[in-house]
Amino acid sequence: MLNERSLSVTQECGDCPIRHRAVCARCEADELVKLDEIKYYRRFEAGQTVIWSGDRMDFVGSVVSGIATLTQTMEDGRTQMVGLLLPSDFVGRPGRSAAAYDVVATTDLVMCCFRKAPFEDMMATTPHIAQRLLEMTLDELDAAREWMLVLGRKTAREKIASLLSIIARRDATLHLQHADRTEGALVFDLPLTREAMADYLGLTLETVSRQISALKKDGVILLEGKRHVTIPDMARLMEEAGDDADGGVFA
Amino acid sequence: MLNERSLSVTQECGDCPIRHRAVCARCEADELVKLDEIKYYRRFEAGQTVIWSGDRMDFVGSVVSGIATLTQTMEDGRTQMVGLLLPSDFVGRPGRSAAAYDVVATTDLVMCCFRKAPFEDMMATTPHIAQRLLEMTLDELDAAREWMLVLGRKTAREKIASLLSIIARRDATLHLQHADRTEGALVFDLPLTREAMADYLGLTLETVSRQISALKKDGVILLEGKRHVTIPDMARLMEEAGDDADGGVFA
DNA sequence: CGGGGGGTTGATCTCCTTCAATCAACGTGG
DNA sequence: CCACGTTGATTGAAGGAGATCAACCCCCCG
Repeated sequence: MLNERSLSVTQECGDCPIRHRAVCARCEADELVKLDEIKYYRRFEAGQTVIWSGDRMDFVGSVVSGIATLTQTMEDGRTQMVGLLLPSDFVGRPGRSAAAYDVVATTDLVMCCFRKAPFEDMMATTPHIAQRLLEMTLDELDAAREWMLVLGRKTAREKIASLLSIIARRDATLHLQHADRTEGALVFDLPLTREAMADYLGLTLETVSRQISALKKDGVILLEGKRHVTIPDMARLMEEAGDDADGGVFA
Repeated sequence: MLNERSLSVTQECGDCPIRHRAVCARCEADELVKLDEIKYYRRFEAGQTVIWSGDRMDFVGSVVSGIATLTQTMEDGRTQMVGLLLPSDFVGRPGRSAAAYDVVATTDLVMCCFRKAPFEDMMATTPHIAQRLLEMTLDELDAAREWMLVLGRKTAREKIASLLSIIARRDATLHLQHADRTEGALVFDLPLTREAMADYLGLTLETVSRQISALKKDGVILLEGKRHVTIPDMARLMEEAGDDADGGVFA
């Protein structure tokens, strides 16, 4: 019956919520038809592992809904998150047969998948796909480099503020339909546990907890429960993050 | 007369040392001819800034020889290196008009450049270029993610060992002609100052200095002068880096 | 000889980790 | 309905890895 539900989620590309942001964004109608033929949906429950690093990976795909993480682990168990996958983000690398990272669903997750071989064939014949994938990869590279600054040079407080501002911004662009802007204030739910945040930021979960409490005490953020965040003043948060407060996204 | 020398360095693509690794690697003879027409060489001296973050950037290009760094700087002066550009690496992002990072030549540098507009035209008509650029970008993304683990989770000693092993490996693949393998031992010159290493690793230069001394004292590396490094046992170094010693490059 | 860039080393300090106790929310079975 | 375990989170106390501040060295070059 999970399959039953998964059928109900299957849909025409035309109705797809990530139609204009995913790897297929640039495709024409006829190209979409071809993609439609080789695509299939997969669903994962919160906490489930999509794939383990090193495992054979014979598909690629896009996150349709939900959130997943990309993490690396050292032998002694230290882990570092290296990517946060939101709807429209791409998973997998054409031309590589084994997964490079652990991919874990942090919420219930729906992915639109393609077997690797047919997808690579399509890439070869459909420049629109390769073009879009290049663009997305360049964006990810920029994000990764931004994150290198966070990891290498920012204090714990700045790291938390950076993460919050990134989530807030991504969230805001992702669904402007939500009335989650109460006169300038940004409101959202943290999609990550304290531990996941720590893995993202290269901190311990205790430090994450402490710094969130501190930001709350200082009025930089408001907390309802453990996950529901309100940011009364985005510029203030960006200052705390050590970023230029002018909202400049082009680093 | 710097121009004189720069002419002497200008060459046919066929003779180019990075012909098979750069963005043009996949190009056919006729495609190379077209690239040849729009390319031009630029030389920079050690220490010179190629471009400042935020500056208008109307070219893209490849490093032909020498080494450059990509760095990000916060308002208060903290800096983080986010890329180390070796021969064949690509600089600039098609579709973006301003530089995202500071690019600085750390040694004398020769770049093979293309004005952005003609290059983008060629990308649109020459799939081989876009294909190769995608591949290179995916490789850089992997490298960036590897580095996120280093920055976020490794100790100072592990960071130094990681950097040394990366340089050693890159160096080894770059010029196998050099007889710089004395029966299993790797030998190379550090292309970076202690300060640049610190910027790469998210450390202070003092810590870099101390950890290098420590690795030397423990026999993990041998030092002649301040820059000339010998690695008697690569597996040992990889252990110190916290990596699996099996030389596994596919993370 | 003086000066400056790059590098090393020492002493102290501090921010974050580590270890540990506690708590709230939730589910489960007796 | 309550005892119990679990999971995620908060908070406290203590320790340590790396930052900071500072002195000094080496070598090259004018």
